Amino acid sequence: MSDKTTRDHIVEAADQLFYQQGYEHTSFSHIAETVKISRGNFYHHFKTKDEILNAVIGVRLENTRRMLSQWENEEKTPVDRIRRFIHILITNRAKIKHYGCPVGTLCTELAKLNHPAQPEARRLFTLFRTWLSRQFEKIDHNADADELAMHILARSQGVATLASAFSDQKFIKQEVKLMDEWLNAYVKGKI
Amino acid sequence: MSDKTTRDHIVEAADQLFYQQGYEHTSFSHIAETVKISRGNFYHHFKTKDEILNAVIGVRLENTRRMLSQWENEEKTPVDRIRRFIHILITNRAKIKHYGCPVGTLCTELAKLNHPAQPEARRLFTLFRTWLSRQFEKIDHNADADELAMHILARSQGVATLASAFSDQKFIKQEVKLMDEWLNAYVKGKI
DNA sequence: GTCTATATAATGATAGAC
DNA sequence: GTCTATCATTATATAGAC
Repeated sequence: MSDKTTRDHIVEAADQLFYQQGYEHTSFSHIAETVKISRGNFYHHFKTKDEILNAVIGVRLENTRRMLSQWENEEKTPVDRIRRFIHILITNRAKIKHYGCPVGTLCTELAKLNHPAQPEARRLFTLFRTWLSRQFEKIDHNADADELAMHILARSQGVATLASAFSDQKFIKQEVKLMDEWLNAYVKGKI
Repeated sequence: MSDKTTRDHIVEAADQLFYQQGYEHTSFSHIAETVKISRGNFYHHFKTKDEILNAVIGVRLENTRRMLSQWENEEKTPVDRIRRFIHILITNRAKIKHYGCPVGTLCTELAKLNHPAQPEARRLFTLFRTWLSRQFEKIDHNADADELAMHILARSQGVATLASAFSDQKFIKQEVKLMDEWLNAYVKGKI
């Protein structure tokens, strides 16, 4: 079953902790405690905290790519695929309520730290951006697909931020409905 | 001219640093260095870091109230007032590009720290929320004014997050235009 | 690969002189 | 009110035994 290496466990734990507590607030001790290894052993796998961050962003990129290609397979029309994106807000609403969006909050934190990993973290957004853009492109070749992708991406981010600030899951459903309606109205206008 | 106390200077410096570097990442030394006082003197004014945070949130609440009442005086119709809110994204675009929204990013960080000041910070959002809600109420007594207020608040937050992640000021203008159009379409539908 | 022990720097916080 | 000196704790990080 589990042929995961210690390194994998570290990255996995760091991934969760960075999301739930923030990157800076998460210490080596905290990660080591979660994985149940000593801090010394820790440094055998990662020399610096930044290295762990890079590894975490790496697996997040990988997981996101896998998820997007899965959506691409499971949903046959571009509209259904965009709707699938919108509805991750519902799927992940419990965690979003507590910790916001894992991508948005990481980028926000790294921006304030002026951290060198900013471009790598941004790529997480870019994955969604280009994927969404491709779907909008399929709906209408003449549309500004990137602008539409960024629009729906921004809407999602705003929902996550406020849902977290107000600890409000109902607000997520409310806004997802509006985004669905926006998408329907947009498509209808194209027919 | 400047009859500001040392305490005022500390709060002012902390306010800026918390915004630009984040709360946790900002140390006492850093604030003391900015104000040009010793760390020891520092503790004469504030016993703990949380006390400074509370003071910072306090002045932010005060400043926000003042700004909102100024908007109320300068703009005569509820639509103009809502538009005024939307356009702070343009006004503050340079800082937003670097550090995001001061309210949203603070609430996000405090949520991850599970910090006791969360409810106080949330009040910053509530000020905008109720103010916007009142404006929508004036446009249409039968509308769900709070839902509309939260919608436009979320849109703004999303724009700030992505503008920061992509270091993109043009995106702010792009989305502000869409929000203006949304507002116009909404009002037109009410006539 | 894993551990214990340790070095070093920074943090929040206090005591007491001026 | 302001300072210097200091403490306790925690952080990242290293060295070396097993």
